[in-house]
Amino acid sequence: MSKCEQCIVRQFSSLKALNKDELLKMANCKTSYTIKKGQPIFEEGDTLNGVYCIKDGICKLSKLSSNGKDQIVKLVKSGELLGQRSIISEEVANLSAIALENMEVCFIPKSEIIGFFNENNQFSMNVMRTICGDLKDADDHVVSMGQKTVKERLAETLVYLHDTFGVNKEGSLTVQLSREELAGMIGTATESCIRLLSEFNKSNLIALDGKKIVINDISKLQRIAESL
Amino acid sequence: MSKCEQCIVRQFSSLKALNKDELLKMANCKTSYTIKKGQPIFEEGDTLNGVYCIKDGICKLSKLSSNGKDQIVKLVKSGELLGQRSIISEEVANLSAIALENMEVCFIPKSEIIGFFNENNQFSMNVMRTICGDLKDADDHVVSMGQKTVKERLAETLVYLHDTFGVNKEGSLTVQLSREELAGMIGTATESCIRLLSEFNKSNLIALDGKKIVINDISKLQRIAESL
DNA sequence: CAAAAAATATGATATATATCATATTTAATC
DNA sequence: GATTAAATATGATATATATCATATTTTTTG
Repeated sequence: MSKCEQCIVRQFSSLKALNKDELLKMANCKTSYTIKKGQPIFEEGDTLNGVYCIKDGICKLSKLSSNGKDQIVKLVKSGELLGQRSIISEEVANLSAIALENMEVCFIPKSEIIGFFNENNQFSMNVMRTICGDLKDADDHVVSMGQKTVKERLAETLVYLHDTFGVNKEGSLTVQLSREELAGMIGTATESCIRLLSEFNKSNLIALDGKKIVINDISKLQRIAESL
Repeated sequence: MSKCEQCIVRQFSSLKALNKDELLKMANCKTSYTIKKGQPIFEEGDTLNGVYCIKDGICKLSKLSSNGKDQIVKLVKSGELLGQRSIISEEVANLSAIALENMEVCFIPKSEIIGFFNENNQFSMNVMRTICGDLKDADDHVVSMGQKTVKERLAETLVYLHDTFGVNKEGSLTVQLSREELAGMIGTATESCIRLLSEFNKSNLIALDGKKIVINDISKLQRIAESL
């Protein structure tokens, strides 16, 4: 069992508020998992008995709409916690968490989290602030969805992927999504997403190489996203 | 100055966790306002120095999109608190709060709220749960916006208005929105909203009388909203 | 109350987007 | 490595939705 004390990603999450004792307690009750690309960490409707701390990898949070399509609500990367909302609200998961790459996650039981909550004010404030940040993002997301065109939303999403997850050596976006998944983030048909990518490609805003996307002109994409 | 102790709406908000002493303290430092229909309680970008407790009336939380149109993110009714997120995140308001009818609100200074937060665990848990509920709603809202058609979203919104705010004696929806505002909730053009309302009217799902909307067949509207 | 302004309504049309079809490329499987 | 399946790409077309124009109704204001 690895020590939470030495885990780097802890510093990026609400867990950074925990003291040595608490970290030791947590290390003793946590379970580590590896999750393969495409596999769920949990699915909407599941009862969560704790939270998941993402040690490595990226996953999507999505929800199946009544039209049978998946809307991706958020992408989550290492350092973040999953399932806090369900634990606090005492409700089943509202979203599914599916790995976009091979992942390493730690499961921390509910009882432990609740304990930290009651005893460590800094920790609960951190969780609170994270959820408040998520709420702001979600509200902004609603505004984009309601007011922007598909093209604008694609531009916005590409900028977001670039700024949040960065690029690898060759300069292409680190997060590799299928066209269907990208369409699921934007809220459009897969074909429409592909078409607009081609259009951006032809006008040299981006370069496409299979699943790899290179952002060539981020400021212009940003302007498209802002309806300018 | 009226006593918070006797205020009925308190029971519906996170403030229900406050004890007699805390209620007295709050009553001493709160300020009561009346806000006329159409007036803002606060606007996006404003620095909030406290939270607002809605004593009476309904307001919309909206955000101006880069296309110049307002997207309504949420409607808020009496008993709810406004501005909690900004206080916790220590950020300016992300949304504008505009009165949809004449309102009575109480302003509770930040310092007071922070105090309750640190001293009353039940209160902070209540706030946390409210924000978690808002986050769930916002996520679901994103899914609707991304996956449903305008017609489905209109049906969904009508059902929501009916179920959340009810109807008055004549049977029409309590919340009276302009067509432009309704369009701003749905994320569509005003004309499209009007056209679909007429269509629902012609097929007797609803009845229109000026700004008044009577829901005739809620179960059918529900089925439309669910893409069935 | 009359005049002006705003909101609602509806038609005509343009545009964005979805859907269906099919070809091509890429990845998965035996 | 050949075969099959899946993902990507693109064309043709249908449909939903936005936009522009204008009429009508309702509300506001002097």
